[in-house]
Parts: sequence; structure tokens; C-alpha cells
Amino acid sequence: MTIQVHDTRKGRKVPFEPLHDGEVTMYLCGPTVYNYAHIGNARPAVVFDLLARVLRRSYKLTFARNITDIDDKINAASIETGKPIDEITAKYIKAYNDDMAAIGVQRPDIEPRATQHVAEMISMIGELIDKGFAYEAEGHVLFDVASYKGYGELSKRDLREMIAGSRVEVAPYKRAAQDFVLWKPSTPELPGWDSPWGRGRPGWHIECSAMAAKHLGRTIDIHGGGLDLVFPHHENELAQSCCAHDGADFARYWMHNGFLSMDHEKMSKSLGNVVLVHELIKTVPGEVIRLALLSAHYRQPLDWSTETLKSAKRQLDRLYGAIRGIDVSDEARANAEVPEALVAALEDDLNSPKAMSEFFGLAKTLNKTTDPKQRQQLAAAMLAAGDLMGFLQTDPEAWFAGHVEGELSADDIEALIAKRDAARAARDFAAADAVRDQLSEAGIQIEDGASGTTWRRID
RNA sequence: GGCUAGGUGGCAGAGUGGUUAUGCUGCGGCCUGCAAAGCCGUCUACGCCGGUUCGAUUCCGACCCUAGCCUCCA
Repeated sequence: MTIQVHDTRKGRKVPFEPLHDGEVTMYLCGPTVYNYAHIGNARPAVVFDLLARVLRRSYKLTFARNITDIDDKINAASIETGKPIDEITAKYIKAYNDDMAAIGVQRPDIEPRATQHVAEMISMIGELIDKGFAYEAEGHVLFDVASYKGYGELSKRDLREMIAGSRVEVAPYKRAAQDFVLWKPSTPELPGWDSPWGRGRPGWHIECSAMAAKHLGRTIDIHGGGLDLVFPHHENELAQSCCAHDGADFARYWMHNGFLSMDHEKMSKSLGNVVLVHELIKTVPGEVIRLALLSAHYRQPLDWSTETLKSAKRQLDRLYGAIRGIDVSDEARANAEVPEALVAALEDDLNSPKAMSEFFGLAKTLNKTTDPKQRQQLAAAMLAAGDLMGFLQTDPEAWFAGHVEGELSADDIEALIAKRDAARAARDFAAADAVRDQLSEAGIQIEDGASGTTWRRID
């Protein structure tokens, strides 16, 4: 089945065909490394990670996710903390990668950093000036929006209306209000690079254009990011790249994930409702966070609440519960086929909720099946599905043992279960129930199965 | 004001011109010493008003409401 993707530029779902047979290039706008990533930042990382996993089934994928390490917010953080910029960016790059790994995000093939591509940016800006799409003014280089006919195509904006509705103060050196900065002067205290226009630093948008061109070529297949990047960031990238590359299409498909809200409110520092992945993973399993982020279709808004996490945890409990106690070899797992319906759901514009419904269908079938061989096959299929989607990566026993240690250790729990078993064997149910109550109070729920008693930590 | 998405059962959340989404929760049952897990059943879902149609939650139009973008932002 052909993969379908929703293209922001066309405004609808279209069949996906890469530029080159069998190969796909994808570029995702990654983090600005001045702070820990919050849960909203994690959404595109998880969504496009899943897309990358799906694409790799059918194509040789080259996936780049940039790191923005030149930015006013980084400069501000440096001044505020008195720490050198390199130290700040190094710290948050590592934290980002660790945090994303904890929620099952695989490393992209390339993680280009802005600071390492200033030469490419300068060169691209020079080309834009030479070709008449950009102009220099008071140490700035600005993109001349009027020179590019297609401007506004991606974000479906009319230039004239934008001028009329502009609420931004127009810098005096700009020819037009919506002209945007490619290069700007830097003060001696701030980072700067020598350029034909004096010592300065690049504007925000040019880095993605330069890095995408360098690592993926002039025309990339998929460009992704959060919905809020459509304008102005992606619109500007598109304009720059297209003009610098003599009209070559910049990205064949534009994909944008929807926003995340917190208890129906916008997440913002002033409201104090910013949830950092770095903090969350201390108490919540990464897979729970991942599933919560994939519980709604990627283009839909997603409301984040304790209920969202609770629901994701229960869903994973169900999946882990189905495969618990079934012995599946690594080989069987690797060779198992992911059910077609599940793959089809993901290939249909990454319909993760539909894919999960297929996942639960597998679990239900497995739970109903008694034949051991069939159970093994179904469990292998579930694990293969989990490997594709980034779930079931933990041993079920470890999963049910809990993410954080409780008051009782596993050995304590096993000892109490043995004690209860002895009481049950003696038909002393009052004593057995007393043990169970004791475990229950410690947050441990027990389950008497055909092959003995198992337990799980309840939160 | 402009642009772009949405409004689905108790909650979350897919989807479809006529047939069970799925998960959680509630209720009834099976299983169990009792539970839990699991299984079976179950709770008159598609914002409002028109139109097209044999038939619309699904297509079209109006209206109401919500969110995002238009300024740094995933």
C-alpha cells in the first residue's frame, strides 16, 4: 500500500512518492538548546520518530534533525547564568538526546548544528544577494519578500493582507515590513562570525535552509515540524531555498504536528504549567509518555493531563499483560510480521490511534487463545508491532515491577506471596487475605494464575 | 479582523453515505476460596439549522462554539 501523508502546502492527504526511487530524505526542525525540552517539544520528536520508523520499512531513509545552537534565548541564558554558551548548549544537547531516548526516540541519521554551518549560511546569503532576492542595509541582510512570487503559498497567507494587518514595528532599514533577517550585526559580547557584511550572526530561518541543502540536497522529500512553525519559519525557509536554488522545489511534502495544551490551557512559563520531559521521566515510564503523545492523531490538538498519562499507563498494562509469561525468542520476535492492518494504519498519514486499536485487537486475540504455540506466535507479533512503534521494549516482569521502587522490594513481595501461598494451601483464607491486604496497602496487586501468583505495582 | 484546523457515547479518541472502532470507566455475567487479570454482554455517540440523497454523524450551505497562527514559540 502506498504511504499517504498530509501535505500542509496542498492542505490535504496525498500519496507519498519520494523524489528518488527507494530513497527518502526528511528534515525536522529540532530543539533550540537553551533549556530542557518540555512535553510539547517532545511531540514532534516522537511523531517524526514514528514516521521515520514507518518509512524505514519501505525506503532507505536519511533523516536529519537540526540543533539550533545560535539563538537570542541562548545568549540571554548565557548572560543570565554567566556560563559560556558552549557549556549551555552542550548541556542541553545531551539532556535532549537522553530525554528523547527515554521516550523511545531513535537518533536521527544526522544532527547538524547551526554553529557548524555558518559558512554554508554565509554562502547561501551571498547567493541570494547576487541573484537579487536579498539586500544589505545597515549591517543587516534582509530577504526581499516581494521578489519571490510564491511567498505565502505554504501558510496560505496573502502578502497584501499581511502588510495591512501587521502589528509588528517595522525596522527603518527594511524595504517592506515582512522582509526578514538573513544576517544581523552582533555586538562584541555576543557570538559573531566574520562575513562580507561585517561581524554578525545569522537570522533564524537560514540555518535550516543551509543545513538541509548541505546534508539532504536541494530538494528534500519531507520537511516536518510543529504547526506553529508554518509561519513564518517554514514559509521563509521555503522562500530562501527556492530562490537560492533557482526555483528548485525545497520540500515535496510539508508535515506539521498539532499543538499540545495543558489541562485545556496553553502551556506557558507564566502559567507555570510547563512539564519538562527531564522531570517527568523520573516518575513515569518513557513508554507511557510516548503512548500519551501518540494517543491522538499527530495533526489533532492533544490535551495533556494526569488523565492522559493514566490512560496511557493502563493501555500499556493491557498490552504487557497479554504477553506476560509467554516465552518468545529473540529470533521469533525479529522474524514476526507486524500485522498488516497496523502497518496500514500507520502508513495512512500516521494514524497512531487506529494502529493502537489494531494493537489491542492482537492483545484480545492473544488473551482468548489457549493453544501455546499460537499464543507464542501472537505474542511475537505483538512484540514486533511494539518494536515498530517503540512499545513493549521492557521485559513484562520488569514493567509490572514498577518504574519507581516502592516500600517493598521484589524479594519482600516474593516472600509475602510465598507466605500467602502456604496459608492458601492450608485453606487458611483469613491469613492469606491478610497478606494480600498488606501487599495491597504497599501498592502491590497480586494475581493468582494457572502457573502461580504474579504481582504488579499499582500507582 | 484575516488564515487554518476542530466540535463523536461518562472520559480519551479513530472512522464511515446504509454494517462492532479501540482503550478506560459504570453495570450484569463467567472464571476465582475471595479477589485481581482475562473473557462475554451491556450502557438509545456523532454542535445547531437547512439542503442533496431511497438513506447523512459522514457530502453542500448558513449559524453557534473551541483551538492554533498572524510577534519568539514544537
